[in-house]
Amino acid sequence: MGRPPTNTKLRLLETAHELIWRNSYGSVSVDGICEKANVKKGSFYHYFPSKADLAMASIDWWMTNTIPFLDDIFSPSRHPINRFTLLIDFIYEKQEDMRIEFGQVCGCPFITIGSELAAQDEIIGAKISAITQQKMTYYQNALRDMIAMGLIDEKTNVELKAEEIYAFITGNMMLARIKNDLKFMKTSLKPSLMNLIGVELSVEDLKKLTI
Amino acid sequence: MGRPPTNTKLRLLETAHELIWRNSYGSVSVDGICEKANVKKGSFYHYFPSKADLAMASIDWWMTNTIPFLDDIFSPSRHPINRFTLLIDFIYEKQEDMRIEFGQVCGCPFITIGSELAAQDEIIGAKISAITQQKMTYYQNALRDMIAMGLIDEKTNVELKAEEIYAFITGNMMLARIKNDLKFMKTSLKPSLMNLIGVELSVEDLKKLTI
DNA sequence: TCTATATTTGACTAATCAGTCAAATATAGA
DNA sequence: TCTATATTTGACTGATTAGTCAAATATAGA
Repeated sequence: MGRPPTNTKLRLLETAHELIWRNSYGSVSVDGICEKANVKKGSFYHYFPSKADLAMASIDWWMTNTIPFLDDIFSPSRHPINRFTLLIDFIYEKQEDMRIEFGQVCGCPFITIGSELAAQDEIIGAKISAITQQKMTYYQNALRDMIAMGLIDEKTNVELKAEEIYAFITGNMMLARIKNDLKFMKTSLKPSLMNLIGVELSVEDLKKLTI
Repeated sequence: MGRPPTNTKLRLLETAHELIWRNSYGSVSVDGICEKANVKKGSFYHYFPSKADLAMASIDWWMTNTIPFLDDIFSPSRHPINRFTLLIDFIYEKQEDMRIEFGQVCGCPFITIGSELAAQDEIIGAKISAITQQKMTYYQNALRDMIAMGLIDEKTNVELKAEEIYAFITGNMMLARIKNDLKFMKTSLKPSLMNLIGVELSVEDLKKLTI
């Protein structure tokens, strides 16, 4: 009944996500998003009550898009060490793609917007915190499997270690964005992370595992 | 000769630093800075050619303020492990002070503004990268002393380890800001950092060292 | 073909934005 | 007291901002 739905809302979500990720929330205007998405301003406010609402929705949309990849990477059928090495590969490849396309290492979209807005808008702070927790749950799962397989110290505090891992990866992505440089992420992040986790396999063993 | 200098410029630097740190560059206006600093807009543009220039100058000003503290904390006269534990104490206390005063964990001012603006303004990206490098030099120094004292593996790659440390601390500060929560920083950051560095002292030994 | 409904449009507002400028003011040193 | 110089002021501009709204349009189903 009535006029059929279009992809306008989706175009706004995608465009907002890309522009905010590449630049910042504060530097992107509703007009700018509309122009790039080829949407008139009236349509924008037909779909979203405010710029902040769009940003929020675009975060949800991106996280929803990301979950299947995380489910795959952290599939219980994988060797738990492999889950982490695949995660780093996944992150690096996306960052490298964006660097090539936009000339800019963009870092983590959640953390970037979270850092910018958390102090002004506690709703967004809560949302990004929830995403953080969600990601750490994947890590905790892998860590428990690693303990069960005798790969790491059985006394490892899983919740704590997951938070360390998340902070470490996050810090690296942030620095990569600021420096606009993926060197560390490309060559060192994986072994450094393994060391942080406490895995005692040799580099050769790790290579065999990933292939 | 002529009218004597005032503290107007300093007031602008301080106010800009505080407002941008607590909120974000994009959400703070020149008018807002002027009002809080009790400076008329004409005076603002007498001292700074643009809002971006003020932000840049406030970063320099804050780093200049910070260096004496870092020189003290990383004094070669201190035990190198103590340098890192003091660093964490220093960071935590500042964050806790701000949380109490403003109701908000503010994280690292350099990283916050760097993350927001690096993609739009490569000059600021370069400046924050330089500050990053400067801080890592303190870490490298301490790590070399630790190797000399037999506290960590002599094969430790000092440049790499310093980058790991910086990313780890940075990531933690960022997450503390987003979550508006200092729990991890208060109770876990120090031992986690020691583990990352590869120090093999017991918790008891560490306690003795810090007191 | 008609109608209910969803979508799109473009002109609009009022506030805020960064930045300008000429004039006023204060004061140290001559 | 005079003068050179630095500082301060307040009114100003033009652009951009987020957000509004009534009217126009498109189409699926009756």
